[in-house]
Amino acid sequence: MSAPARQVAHCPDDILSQCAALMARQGYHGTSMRDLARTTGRSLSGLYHHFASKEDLLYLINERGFSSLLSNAERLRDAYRAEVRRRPAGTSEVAGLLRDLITAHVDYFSRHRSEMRVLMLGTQPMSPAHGEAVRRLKQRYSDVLSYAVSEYMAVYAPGTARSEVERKAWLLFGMMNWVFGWYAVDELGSPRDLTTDIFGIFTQGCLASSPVVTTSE
Amino acid sequence: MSAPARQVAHCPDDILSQCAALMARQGYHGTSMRDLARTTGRSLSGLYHHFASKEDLLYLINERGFSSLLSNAERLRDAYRAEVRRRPAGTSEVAGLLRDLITAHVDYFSRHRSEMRVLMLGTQPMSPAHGEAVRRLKQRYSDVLSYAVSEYMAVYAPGTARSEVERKAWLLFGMMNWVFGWYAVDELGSPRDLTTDIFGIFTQGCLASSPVVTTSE
DNA sequence: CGACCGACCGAACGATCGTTCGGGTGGCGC
DNA sequence: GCGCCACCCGAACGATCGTTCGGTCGGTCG
Repeated sequence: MSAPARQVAHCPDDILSQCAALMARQGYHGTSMRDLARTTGRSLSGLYHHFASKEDLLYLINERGFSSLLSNAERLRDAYRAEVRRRPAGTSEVAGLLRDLITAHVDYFSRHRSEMRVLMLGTQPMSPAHGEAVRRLKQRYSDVLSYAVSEYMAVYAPGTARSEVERKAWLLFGMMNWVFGWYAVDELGSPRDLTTDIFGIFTQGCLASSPVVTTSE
Repeated sequence: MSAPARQVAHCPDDILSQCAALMARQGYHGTSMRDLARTTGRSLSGLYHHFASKEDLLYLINERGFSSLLSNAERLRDAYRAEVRRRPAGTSEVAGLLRDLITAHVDYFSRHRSEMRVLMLGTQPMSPAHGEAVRRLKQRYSDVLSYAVSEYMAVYAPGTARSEVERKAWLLFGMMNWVFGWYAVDELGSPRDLTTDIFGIFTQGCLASSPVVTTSE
């Protein structure tokens, strides 16, 4: 009999990354199953033994990517919390947490550029159930970053409004995610240079609550 | 006779923005000409009297959006140059230019969110000629921003390497463009708040050349 | 009035889309 | 030996895709 149902169990990582590489360049709707079959060296119907549908493939790429990012981030956050419990008055660790999170993000980004591009392109073509699952992972990840930012602000700029903290965390996300977004430019320096700049700009930039500015008119 | 050739001349702005709104949500390949015809209240073949092809529509959206952004930016840059010519030792105007550019970008972004989302989604589905034209506009726009950043760095952190300036300009782009990218969250504050934060973080953040950091390990 | 023109339409074209079906391997347990 | 199962294939399905064709309508100019 048939009854293929869902073989969501597990799909080889190399197939997933090959598909992601193609989708990163052409987009989800712009990439056909026949394209994917050709570049993975398989036949069209052979592909369907590794995932239930094209939409399922998109979900698997998203799920695996965000899970990796999230587990790294939560591990760093938990290490920070344990450290703080041991020495409650830590004012330097909080900057270290922020720096470690940025480093982990940029490193992962530079090593899985194609998958990351797929993650940014959006969740819309997914079923409500899959979309919700991915959205929850995104939320948890951005919560970790917001937490780190709020801890930093609590030390270096106490009394900052919650909304301002979230806005600044969002801008930090912007710097971290944009880099590999527009063109595929490799002339922007090493991931290490990038991390240094992002960390420096953000931490120093947040210290001045109201900008010391002159207006031109 | 037929001979429709290319009626690239001009297509009504309202049609373009309606199409952009749909493409912003579903992507280029995910939006069919029939979808576009339905939401613009026209018939399928009626649409083809306003642009030559679907790809041409994408080009028109890109061309019009980047041209608007670019003309605003170049106007601000030229005003700054004229000002500097009159009073050569201007150290405050350079920050003003940066602030004005950010303000213009965020304002335009918040007023044409759909079009901007289309602009970010990529140039790949376009013909070589159209792709080149759009890429040139993008380049000119990012050149203006890089120029402003390099002027700022020349005053406040002289001797900064060219590659570092470009990297920092890129990060500024990240903060400006990411905001409306992921979720459609309106709870991040007004465009004015956003501009203030971006300007503050960037200008203050660039002042410290090497980050004053402690490492956690 | 008749010629012309831009705006618009319904119907259809060939191509390509995601997916399914029936069958064919080769290896491992019994 | 036989049966099972993961893996893979060619061929086809209905649907939808971008685009084209021939024609209608309402105005405007001569």
